[in-house]
Amino acid sequence: MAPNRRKMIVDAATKSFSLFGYKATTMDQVAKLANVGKGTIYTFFKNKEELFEEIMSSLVKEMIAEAEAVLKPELPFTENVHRGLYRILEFRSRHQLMIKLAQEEKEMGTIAVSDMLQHVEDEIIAYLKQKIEAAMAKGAIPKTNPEIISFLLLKMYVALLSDWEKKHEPLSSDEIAEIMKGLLLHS
Amino acid sequence: MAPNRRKMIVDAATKSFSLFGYKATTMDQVAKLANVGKGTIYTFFKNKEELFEEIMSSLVKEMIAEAEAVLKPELPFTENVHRGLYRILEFRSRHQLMIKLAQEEKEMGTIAVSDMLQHVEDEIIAYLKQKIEAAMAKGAIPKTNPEIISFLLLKMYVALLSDWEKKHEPLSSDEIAEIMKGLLLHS
DNA sequence: AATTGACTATAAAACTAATTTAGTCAAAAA
DNA sequence: TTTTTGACTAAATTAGTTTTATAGTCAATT
Repeated sequence: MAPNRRKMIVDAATKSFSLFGYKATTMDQVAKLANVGKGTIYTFFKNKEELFEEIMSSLVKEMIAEAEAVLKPELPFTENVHRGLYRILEFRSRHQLMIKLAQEEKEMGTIAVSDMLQHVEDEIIAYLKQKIEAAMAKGAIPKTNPEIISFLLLKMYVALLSDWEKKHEPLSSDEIAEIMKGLLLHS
Repeated sequence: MAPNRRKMIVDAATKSFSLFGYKATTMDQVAKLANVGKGTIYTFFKNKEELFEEIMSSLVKEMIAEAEAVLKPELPFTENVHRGLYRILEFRSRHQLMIKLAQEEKEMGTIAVSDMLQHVEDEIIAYLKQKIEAAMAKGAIPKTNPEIISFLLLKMYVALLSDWEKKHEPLSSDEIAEIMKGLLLHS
């Protein structure tokens, strides 16, 4: 077995970030976990932040793949929006690394973490926007500013899935679908 | 002129909270500004937090009065929702005390301030909810869970008025009205 | 040519001393 | 009497200092 050093490093860092957060993960720690000299890390990544970026970039890809997996072309567009967004936010709320980072942002306000979470959100909006533009081109939904609509849809889902839970009983996927349908269908 | 000590205290505290925030306002400072011995403050208010509560309670009343002032019974319900919420959030974003408290929450994370801002939000939602229940009773809008709808409407307006500005050009009242109308009228 | 870990400059944490502050209460004023 | 006051205290916060930990480097090693 030829040890793939790069992969060892990424796996070790992912595990450590998930367990201890970004700030509390040291490069010495990562090197030890990866069975690698610390200097080796710096032959693959310019610095700690770049290693973090690579890991989070994979995570976004994974998230989007999960969303894609639940889409069904034969369903109405709004139903697919619900399925995709629900899946993404559920992923976010169950994934150990995302949980830890959200906690770190709230409790310690680590700048690198805030920036990264903002970036993840931007990527989700960009993904949604692209889907919305396609639907508009097809005439499936009326033409309006797709960036604003994506932004607003994500905020609505975050409100119903995450924020609502802070003071009330959680809402099920069906309840959320029902609320969205009710809202979108009339004034 | 018989000096109304209670009012002097409340005015002084309001001014100091607006200028320096909750944490950085000392009771000695308030006493001095109000031309009153420190002990006098404690004959009217049990402690600093209760003084804060009285001031914020007035502010919420003022906010709701501003919203009421722009409502017109002859307009459709959704138009009035827009007018009221826009007014409340605009008030919030222009009022010195609210600006200072939002800044203090973000930068220092003062617990008493976080709790108070949450409370203000809850009061806005309660106000909206009552309007929505009335509209539902009249048959102006379909019957669904008024608490969730209020919560979601406020989140949507905050997203469009405050959050959007963080990365894009601000949206005008008319643009927001247009977006909401577009969203609410179809899928 | 690839890998390493001792090394360094810097940042964070721990500790301590000094200061500040919310709230009290005995005395003064009304 | 009743109301007002500010010196006082215990607790918390801040400022200053020392110690420790860490990101990133690089000469030596494999």
